[in-house]
Amino acid sequence: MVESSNTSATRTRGRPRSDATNEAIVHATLELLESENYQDVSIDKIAAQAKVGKQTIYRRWNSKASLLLEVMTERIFNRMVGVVPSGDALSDIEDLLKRYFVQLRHPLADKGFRAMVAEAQFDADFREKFYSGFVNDRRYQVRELLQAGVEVGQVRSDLSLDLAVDILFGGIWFRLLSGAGAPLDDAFAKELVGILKPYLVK
Amino acid sequence: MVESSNTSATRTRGRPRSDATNEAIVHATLELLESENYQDVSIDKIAAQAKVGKQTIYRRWNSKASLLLEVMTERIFNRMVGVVPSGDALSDIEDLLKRYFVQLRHPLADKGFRAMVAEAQFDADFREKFYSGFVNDRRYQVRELLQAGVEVGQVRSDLSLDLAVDILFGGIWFRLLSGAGAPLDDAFAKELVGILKPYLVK
Amino acid sequence: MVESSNTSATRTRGRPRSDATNEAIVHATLELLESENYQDVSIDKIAAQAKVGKQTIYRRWNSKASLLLEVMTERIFNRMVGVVPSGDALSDIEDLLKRYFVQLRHPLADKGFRAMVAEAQFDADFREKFYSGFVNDRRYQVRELLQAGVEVGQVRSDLSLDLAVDILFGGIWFRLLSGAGAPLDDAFAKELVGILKPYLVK
Amino acid sequence: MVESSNTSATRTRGRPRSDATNEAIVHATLELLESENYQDVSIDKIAAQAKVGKQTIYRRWNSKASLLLEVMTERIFNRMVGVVPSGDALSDIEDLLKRYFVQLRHPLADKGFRAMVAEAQFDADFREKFYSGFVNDRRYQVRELLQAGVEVGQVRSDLSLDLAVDILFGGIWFRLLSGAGAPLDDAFAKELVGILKPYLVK
DNA sequence: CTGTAAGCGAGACGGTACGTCGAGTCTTCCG
DNA sequence: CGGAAGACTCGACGTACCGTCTCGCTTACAG
Repeated sequence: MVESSNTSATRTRGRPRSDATNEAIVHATLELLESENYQDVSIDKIAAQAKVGKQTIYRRWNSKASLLLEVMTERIFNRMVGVVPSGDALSDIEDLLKRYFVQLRHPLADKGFRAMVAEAQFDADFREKFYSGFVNDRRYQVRELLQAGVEVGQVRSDLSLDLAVDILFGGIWFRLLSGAGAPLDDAFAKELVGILKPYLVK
Repeated sequence: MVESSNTSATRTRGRPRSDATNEAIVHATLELLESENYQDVSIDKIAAQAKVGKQTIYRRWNSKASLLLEVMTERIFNRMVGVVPSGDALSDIEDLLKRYFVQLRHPLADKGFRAMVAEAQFDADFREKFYSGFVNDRRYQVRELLQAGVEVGQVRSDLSLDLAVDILFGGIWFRLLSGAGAPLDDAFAKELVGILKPYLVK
Repeated sequence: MVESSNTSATRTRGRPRSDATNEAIVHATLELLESENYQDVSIDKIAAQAKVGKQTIYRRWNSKASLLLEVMTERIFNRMVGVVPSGDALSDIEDLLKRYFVQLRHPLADKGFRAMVAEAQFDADFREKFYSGFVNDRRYQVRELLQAGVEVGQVRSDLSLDLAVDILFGGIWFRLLSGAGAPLDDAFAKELVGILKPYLVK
Repeated sequence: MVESSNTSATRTRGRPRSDATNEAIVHATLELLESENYQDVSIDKIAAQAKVGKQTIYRRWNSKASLLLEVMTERIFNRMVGVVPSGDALSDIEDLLKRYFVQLRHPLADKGFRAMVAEAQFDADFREKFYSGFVNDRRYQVRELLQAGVEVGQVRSDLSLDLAVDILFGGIWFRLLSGAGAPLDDAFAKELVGILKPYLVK
């Protein structure tokens, strides 16, 4: 489990965990991720780079994966982006995808994303956290937009919205993971929505 | 590169590599994969289990990942399944997906599949092999069916077939990787193909 | 340096150090020494056992070794034993050795003694304290008895008394350290003095 | 247990342990012992210095102590010294002690000796090996000389030879361990043997 | 039918990372 | 200021795995 100091507000006894130390670790991790592959970033290296004892890292995160997840969510995908529903659900979704893609074009984004997917395959705990948090947060956003579309009558109400969402994210993931370098650009967002459009709107 | 003994017909001098040894290694790998996570299956363990020297393994495969790929493709997804075009492309695709799903419900399939995806993130060589072989073989099959649909006038020719294929596989991957346990069953195959309805002429 | 609370009479400002705390630490140390080897007794464990902060220990002793030395000298070899000179120096020495041996048969004595010898090898500060205090106090007692023997004409005056003392303690140490379990009993005291007797008395 | 490659002549399977590697480890240990205290010589440092994997050290010795014992006995006290009995037991013993002292004045000897004594206090296995080997080998030599004296009628047969030996080694140990820097020189050898005068017949 | 190149089991090898532990110091809050 | 709690740095521990190397031995084709 991630036991980040900032989350556990109740512990009061003893010396509190230092936020500066947290920052040093996260920062060192980012620096190392820039210059090395994820698998080559070891806890030892992070500790050395951050001038921190290894124990200090293990006190906060129980694995490299947990640390990575926090680094990714807080630094690379640092804010949830969103769109205000305009009344045109499909257009909103296309906008949202475009915003996602901006983040995913961050130089560390795809390296980090792949690392998360890989870790998720190895570590059941991490998988749970990754999918129920990171992934679901984003799924939910899209689903809400679709739902709004249903409510204004733009989107058919007899469809599985979940499937539509899976399709969208599946398409993105496939591109991300295959490493083929196919770009996540505005055109792709348009295509994705385009292909779903006839399915959704009548 | 993998240089399996059976493929290299030109080497003649010296003692030939034993097929029985090959088999022992692959078999040991499968046995270990059943009882342990992929990351816990080490070459040392495989060698011990197969009563084989480590060198003997590295003579045949250049990494754990290569060995895995072969084990997966030859044992778990052991034959390419296919369908003969019936004239109804979407129905054919649905059939094909159902056949894929049969293989993917093999007890080692999803564990092995995840392992391959994870390895692909770490190892560029493996990624290349994995996507241009395993993945593309299957993509190609679906694409061909779609193309056949175009040729008989069932499927529209003004849309990107590649995108359609990505959508299908993306949906499947997403389900496989998320470990949510959402089943890859016939209903899902039907749903997926449903997405392609808009691709039909008229 | 050991700065036991009882010695520092001058510090007056702030909350005074608690004697009960001192006691708790020493007691916990003894308890742990009973059940574990010296090397397995860590300051962390002592602090936990005594329900005391580590700093509280380090405020009183500057190292594990210092704490050990005090525990040993104050609890195991808790009072200096002595004999009143009877006029027969050799008999007095034999008596003194017997009294030493009573202490050394304390269940923690040889474990503690070995620990001190070991620490003395590692830590120059401790070595100084150990030899100039614990060891020399006892050497001095024997030497005084010998000197008394010289003065009453029982012991030859042309001998190195230091050598005689070294021999006595050397014999004892050798037995203690070798862990052979050779007993430190009255018979051994008699033997030791017996072997020195012809050397000393004529 | 020490499982030095040179001793186990029977293992034939697999790649044999390299003598050069052994040598590199021992040499590195000696080098480090020169510049650092024993406690500061870690297996990590030895491995780094010897350009050897840690496992390679642990394959041969089960602890730092075992390695030390071998280094000490094979390099510092590298050959057992001895004397041929001349008929005068005490003179022979004095000669033998002088020879011991030559070895003990080796720059690493007392550092190494103390380290062995300290380790012996911590580790029962090591203690057993140390005393029944290193220590006893030397005790035995002295005892034999005394026994020879008994046989030629020079030494009294009604006294405990073991005690005499303990006395001699006790005196030496005490001087070695106390770190007082009292020299182990020829004069000391003469003094020690002087103690044994009462053992002479008549 | 014999030499020799390669395969083979076994296990040593240099490296690197792991996660834990201990020492001694520092920092909080509470009395 | 004392004290309990516990964070902090540093660095050692012993294990595991990777991919390579090196033994003695076996196998089967080539001359």
